[in-house]
Amino acid sequence: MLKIHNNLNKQKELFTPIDPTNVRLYVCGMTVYDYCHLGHARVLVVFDVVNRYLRKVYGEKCVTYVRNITDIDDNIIKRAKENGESIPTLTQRFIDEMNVDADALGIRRPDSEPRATQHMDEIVEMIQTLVDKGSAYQGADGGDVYYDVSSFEGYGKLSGKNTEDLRSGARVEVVEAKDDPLDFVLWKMAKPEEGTSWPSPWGEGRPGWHIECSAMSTSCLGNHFDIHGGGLDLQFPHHENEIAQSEAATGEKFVNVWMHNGFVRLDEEKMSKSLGNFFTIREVLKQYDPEVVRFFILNSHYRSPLNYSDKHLDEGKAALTTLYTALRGLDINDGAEDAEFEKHFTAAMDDDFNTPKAVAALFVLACEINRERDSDPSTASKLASILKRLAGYLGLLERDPDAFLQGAQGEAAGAKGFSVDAIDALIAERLEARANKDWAGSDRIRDELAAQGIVLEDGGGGTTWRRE
RNA sequence: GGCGGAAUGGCAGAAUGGCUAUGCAGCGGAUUGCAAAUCCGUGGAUCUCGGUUCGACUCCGGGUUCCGCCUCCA
Repeated sequence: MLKIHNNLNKQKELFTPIDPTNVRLYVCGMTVYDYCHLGHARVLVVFDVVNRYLRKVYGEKCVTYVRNITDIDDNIIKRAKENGESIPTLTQRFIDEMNVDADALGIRRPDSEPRATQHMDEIVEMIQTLVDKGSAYQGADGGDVYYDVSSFEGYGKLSGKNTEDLRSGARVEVVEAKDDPLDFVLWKMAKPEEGTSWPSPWGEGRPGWHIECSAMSTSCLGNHFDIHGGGLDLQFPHHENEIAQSEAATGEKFVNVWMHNGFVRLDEEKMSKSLGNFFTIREVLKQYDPEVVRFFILNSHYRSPLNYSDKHLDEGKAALTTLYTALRGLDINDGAEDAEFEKHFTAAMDDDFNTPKAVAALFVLACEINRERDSDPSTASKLASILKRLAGYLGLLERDPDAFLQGAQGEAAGAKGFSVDAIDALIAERLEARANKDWAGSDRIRDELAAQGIVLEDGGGGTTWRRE
């Protein structure tokens, strides 16, 4: 029985889908004006695993995963101007780049990726509904349209804030046109220099930050759906405001379960755009195999902070090498099952997607495979098949073991080193030296390969190699 | 200032009112021509001070330190 930590009440609770034949998941995706960084990688990977595991539990076709793209906002307008690039050119460029990174990380494509600019009708319609219901108003100066926070009783329930505290906080921007400093903008009037706008009953303009997610999620998944996810930094104000907008507009409960993943940190500090202390995904992929990055992310619980360092990535690589080594040389057949091993894995995943514990179960399985591999190859093969299948729910071990072990580790490594043919030739040469008990000659070849990062392993079935 | 989260062995990271994961690194052994890989074994931890309890790392209270949100952010 799957339990999920619901951030709405800060408790782990049994997950009960509204409709088990169509479990609906919405995740706040990217605002596309720059390359994705490791924080984005974490959201992508974490919710990719949620998506995969929900499909294991409820059925491959019984889950709808929506991850939006925000392709109009202040940062996009600003960046387009700086680059001397049109907004659509900029956003399409970074959507393409995002997909390059996501594909590299083995992220399964969501069922739908709605874009704000393609849902303007729904956005305007929702704002109109809010105005009609008295939850929103046009500013005193006849300009921007605001959401009236005081009209929504539950405001602050997700982020644990109360409106009194928020008002007394010094950080709320005071804008004359607002009735209340807490009110936030739904529709911004067009400014000529911004060069883009859409028509609305209040005049040409563009949506505020939060309304696009309310409009897109409800139009894609219905007024009331199961899970809404995103990074912890979206909890307030973004998700709080989404709840206020959606529930006021529809009159229904918006979302049952809120999930937020923790931050990626650098030197114990949040990795963020404003601090400028971030690594882009592609920077990291120059040095590390994408699956290593994925392993690193999944080796800690999604709600914990995740400290980035080369050392941790190196350890991830070593760990993944152990798992792939267990799989190497064994036949994989799809139907294999073993209730005991599967139970350990699913018990971990059922407990709020405890991926570190699930990964630990994979290592126990790998150990068992290595133990059986010589004495009972068919059992070893069966267990290897199970290992591969279970790891697949985490998006791990999906490649051929040799492709991982012998492949270039990170893009930069690809250019250097011996070709496979050269390696095979040297191994054959060494084999002959060994047959003649020419240990010095044999070791010379091994050292030569080691200098190129090639490690030889003399197993019972011959000599194998891998890149370090 | 308000609100919230966290502190586990050398490092990373789970779990649990008593049986104390897992990975990397270390140590001993098996295996190997020697290695590597693998297997077997092994040392080592629960920030601090109180309390509850037969028993707490786990529950409660005080303290310390760190982090986050309250402003754009995944």
